[in-house]
Amino acid sequence: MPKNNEFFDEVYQVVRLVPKGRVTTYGAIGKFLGSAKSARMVGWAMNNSHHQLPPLPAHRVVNRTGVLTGMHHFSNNNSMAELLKKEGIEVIENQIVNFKKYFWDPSENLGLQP
DNA sequence: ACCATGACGTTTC
DNA sequence: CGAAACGCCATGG
Repeated sequence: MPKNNEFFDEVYQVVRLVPKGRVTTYGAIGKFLGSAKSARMVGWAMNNSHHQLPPLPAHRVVNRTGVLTGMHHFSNNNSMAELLKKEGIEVIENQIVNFKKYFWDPSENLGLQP
């Protein structure tokens, strides 16, 4: 059983703060938490996110290339891409189009929030 | 205690 | 420019 460190909670918080129609990356979250080198831990935390209530919008979290690498961890593989499309994000073959445009950086938004 | 794996990212060849 | 290797940290066998 994984330890419930605040690291996990922070990850979940950031993911929940991602606005609709936006996406963030594991690296960005890790960097925001101060563990930029440990992007893997963010992904690992997300794997544990299945325990969290309510279910996290994990479909808004992708890798730095904008590929829906985590879709295999969803109940239904299509749900992740479908949810993103539903929010106005164009997704083709698990690849977000104009990913940079939809990218939402917590450090820029939470840190410089007016 | 060691090796292998992972929803990643950066650097090197 | 594309592929491979390395680094990071934690978990499981």
